[in-house]
Amino acid sequence: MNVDSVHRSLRERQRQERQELILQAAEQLFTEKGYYDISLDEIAKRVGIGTATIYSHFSSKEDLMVAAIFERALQRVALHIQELAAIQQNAVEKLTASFQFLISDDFFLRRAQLYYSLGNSPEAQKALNSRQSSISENARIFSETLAEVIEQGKIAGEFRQDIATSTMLKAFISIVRAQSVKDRLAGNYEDVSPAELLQVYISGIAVQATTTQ
Amino acid sequence: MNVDSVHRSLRERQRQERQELILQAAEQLFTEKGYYDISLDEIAKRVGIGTATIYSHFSSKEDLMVAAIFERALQRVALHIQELAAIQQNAVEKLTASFQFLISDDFFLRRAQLYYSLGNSPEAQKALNSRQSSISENARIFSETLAEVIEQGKIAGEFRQDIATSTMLKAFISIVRAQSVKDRLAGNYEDVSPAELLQVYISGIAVQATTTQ
Amino acid sequence: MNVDSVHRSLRERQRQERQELILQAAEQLFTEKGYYDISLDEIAKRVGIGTATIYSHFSSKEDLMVAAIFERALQRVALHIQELAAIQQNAVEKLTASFQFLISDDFFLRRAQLYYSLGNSPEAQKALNSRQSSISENARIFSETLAEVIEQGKIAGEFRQDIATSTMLKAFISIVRAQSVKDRLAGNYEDVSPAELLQVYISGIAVQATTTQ
Amino acid sequence: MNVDSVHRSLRERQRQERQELILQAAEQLFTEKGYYDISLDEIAKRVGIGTATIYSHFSSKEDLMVAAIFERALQRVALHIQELAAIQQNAVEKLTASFQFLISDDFFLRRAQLYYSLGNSPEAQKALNSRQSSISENARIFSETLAEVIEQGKIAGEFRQDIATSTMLKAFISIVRAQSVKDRLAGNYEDVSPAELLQVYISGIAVQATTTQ
DNA sequence: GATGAATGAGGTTTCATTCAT
DNA sequence: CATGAATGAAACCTCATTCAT
Repeated sequence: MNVDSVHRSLRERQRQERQELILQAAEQLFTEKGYYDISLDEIAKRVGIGTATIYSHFSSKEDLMVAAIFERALQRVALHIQELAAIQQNAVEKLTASFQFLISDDFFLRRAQLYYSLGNSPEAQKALNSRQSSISENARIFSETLAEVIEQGKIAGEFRQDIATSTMLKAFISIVRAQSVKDRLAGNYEDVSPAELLQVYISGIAVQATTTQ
Repeated sequence: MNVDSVHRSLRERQRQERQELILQAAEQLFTEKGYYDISLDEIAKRVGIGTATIYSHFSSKEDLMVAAIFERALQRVALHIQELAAIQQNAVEKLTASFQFLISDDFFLRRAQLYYSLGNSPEAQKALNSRQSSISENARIFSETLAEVIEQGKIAGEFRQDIATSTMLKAFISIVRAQSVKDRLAGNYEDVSPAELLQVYISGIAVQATTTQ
Repeated sequence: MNVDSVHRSLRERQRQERQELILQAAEQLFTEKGYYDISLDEIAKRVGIGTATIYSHFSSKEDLMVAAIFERALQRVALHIQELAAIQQNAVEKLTASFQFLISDDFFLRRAQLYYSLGNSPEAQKALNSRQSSISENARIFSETLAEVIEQGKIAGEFRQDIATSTMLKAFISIVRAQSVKDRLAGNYEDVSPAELLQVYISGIAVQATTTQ
Repeated sequence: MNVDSVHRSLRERQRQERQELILQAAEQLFTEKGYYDISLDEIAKRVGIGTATIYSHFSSKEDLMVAAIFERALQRVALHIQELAAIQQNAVEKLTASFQFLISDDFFLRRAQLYYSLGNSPEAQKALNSRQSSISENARIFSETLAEVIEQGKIAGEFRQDIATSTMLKAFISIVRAQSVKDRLAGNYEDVSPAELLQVYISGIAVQATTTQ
């Protein structure tokens, strides 16, 4: 390794660190105030860099948003779900642990709201697509990991076989969201026990034990 | 009815009609492109009026948004749910009919996304509050009607009694949303049968029949 | 007097009364908040009439302003100064009484500020000119009355003769203004006794008595 | 001095120069047409810059106004008055020189009018306060310097001791204004000799010599 | 004649993005 | 390479004035 490459790697590392700082600031400010209420100037000031510098790391505000909010968080979530699926014993326990993790992770807690604030404008779509490779890859890992858990549950006789795995997966994601995102519609019925909510789901997909009630 | 009141009602009616046009245009454009990507100029041009005219009907862009997107749609939803609850026979049928209606109504289909695009800015909150009376009233009707249906189901022995009504309600809303709002997370498992999704829910809350599998 | 003319005079009186209400509202609101911070809608609402009605009484906002603020108040001031000049005995007493009146009258107290807020725009000049006949007439009465008082004082030996009457008049007006209009420049020296201020002026124009100090 | 600081000072200087151009244009246009009749677009066009650039120098139109009209001019006035008070011999000469300067300086000649056009709106007050430190400081210097001159005049036996200094100061400022600001009220008596006007003031505050007339 | 509603014209302000340094 | 400053473009909003009723 010659002097040049040392310099380059030094620079490169500094650059990485700076990018990390930008992402963290963006993550916090976007989720705090919303995408449209935070300007790049504010983010740059928070990091302590010049506004133009952001553009040497991200191609646009939307790109930064997608990178900061989705790319990283989704990667974190996908990896953790994989770990949980490996550690836990049976399918119910795996889903339970996943549920517990997801409702406490701020990917669902705060980012879902921002996703919609991006809107359906062509620009937003373009920004999403440019980062798509990473995002869709992790989304794939996330959903496939859970789908596999469900499939295993079916094979093990834990879950019903007359309901499609995709349906069970979708229902699972939906209750995670229900628990994470506040919903004015629910009104006075807003506060629910996460455990109970999960129980509704598990009961809904579980093989019905012989019971009398 | 004297001349004055005729005049007044004529004017009043024209004004109402124009307001209706504004609301329709706003509804369409906001849901098409998103709140922040549509300017009042575009809405006015679509209606064929001056931009300033919008301000004689709505106090701000946010007020228009809330009125156009939430006030009307939520009222429509609340009323229809009430009707369905009155017509159908038992609780399962009532929830089934409600589910069918809700996943086909564009309140869930498109408006939920716009809600989040409003963000948490103080202005958005103020706009929501100024129309709050109508919105919260209809949200109350919506959630209470469904809660009553669930309660009746419990009494009739259709639903389990060891799960709180609020939990069941929240789970119900969540599957409606799951069916209505596209979710990139679900990835390849996106397409599900609404009936199956509902079945998961119903199974999850239903009293378990004595079965052997 | 036939029916028609009775009707006409009735209408005419109502019209006059309404105009009076407009002027009073404008007077109050303009002096309270300033010319540019009060809209015609606000004035109309205060009076309880339609906005367009104002235009059947005044040709423009500026015309209303000039009429409401200057025409009426200046007439009042001019008349009162004439009365005081007729009642009081000698020149010093006449100026003293005039001073007392002027510093308590809100023409100087509040309107002087509004005059400048009209600016030097061509429109403002035009508005002033259209009412000019009344305004300049009363300004003439005002200044000439005071000038005559000063002249009489000179003849009576009360005032110095080596100072031009116009100079004395201007100085008089200036101390009235000094007493009426708050001046940030004077800073901590703002609060002064009106009597003392007048005394400076009177001493400045009076024939110097033989004194030893 | 390294490269960085050279760069910074270069940029800094260019920025200063541009700000100076903005201030000059604002100063001229505001005094020409009035605060409300000049838009920032006009000022920017006059300078040859984009309208938004003004906002990188001043936080609002009102801030620019206060800075352009009051901050600079008042500083100039305060400093000059201090110099005159130091140079001239006795109190009468000091006041005379100050008077001569003030009636020729356009602070009184044109800016006093603009002050009132700002009105009493909360925004105007806020703008004034944000620059207050400089403005009130210079106003303090201005008034205290003149007050000291008067006090010295009293001690030296030039001025009467039975009139408060604050009264004398206020009267002084008032005749400066009288000479500087055109007043429609004075009508045909408008043109006066500055020297005579000053003489009225000086006579009014001077110790009366033993005279017979 | 009075009016409420409509609006053209224009204002201030913001901000993502670019560019000279 | 990083940057602070500049800015084009556009947004929201206001209001004096007009006009159909």
